[in-house]
Amino acid sequence: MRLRKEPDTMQEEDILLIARVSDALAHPARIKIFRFIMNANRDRKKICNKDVVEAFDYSQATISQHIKKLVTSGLLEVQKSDRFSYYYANLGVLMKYLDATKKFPPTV
Amino acid sequence: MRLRKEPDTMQEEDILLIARVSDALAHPARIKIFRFIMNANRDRKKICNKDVVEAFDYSQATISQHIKKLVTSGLLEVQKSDRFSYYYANLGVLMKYLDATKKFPPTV
DNA sequence: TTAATATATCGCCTATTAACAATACATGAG
DNA sequence: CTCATGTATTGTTAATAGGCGATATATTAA
Repeated sequence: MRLRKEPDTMQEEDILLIARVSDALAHPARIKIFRFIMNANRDRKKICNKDVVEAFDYSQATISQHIKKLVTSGLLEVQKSDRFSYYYANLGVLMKYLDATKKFPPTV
Repeated sequence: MRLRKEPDTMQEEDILLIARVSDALAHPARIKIFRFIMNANRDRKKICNKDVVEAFDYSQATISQHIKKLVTSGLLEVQKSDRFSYYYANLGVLMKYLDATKKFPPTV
């Protein structure tokens, strides 16, 4: 495998980010919910809680809890409008997470 | 940000891998322990439980538990020899995890 | 054989997770 | 205003996480 040639630059900040986002992604349902919302955003579709409940086989309460965890991690954002909560994937947080994990492979 | 141009190829297998490894990386101590062992491997140093205990401010029992979780996820492997348990980072699992997470960004 | 060392596991505690039904809380519709 | 609807929260239960001291187990050293 290829190893990084740059110096080891993973900082405490990176470690905390990885831990926080990993905690949010540690359940298959949350990975799927996050991707469902992210892909809907790409198609310019607004996604509310009800849409997610209908797309997955979990109760409304459970979906709300999973989404809450995704919001806490920063991966999702909420915008309340009308009587709905619309969710949006925060691609910046996703990218920071992916960049941080790139620093895992050991330097040579 | 740049988006992937390839079709969406994240499969159930990828999702389960990400969930499993993310669960292992969901605690800062485990990220640090994993990196400690991975970097020692790079320097051809053998790392046993005691080495990890001395490097971090946790009890031997707690370190053993964290390492157990890393082993369960596949990120670490154990080789028992003498009266020691030597740990090795499984870079293949790490790479598979990093490859799977690359499939997160939505296709365009 | 006995003592020392290394590691895993047990027991205990507290906190959190995960799931759900039920309820509370908004806010828009009639 | 009242009702219906969407969403968040509460309460419950079972399971898991996270920490540690103590113990069990295994193996090496003396």
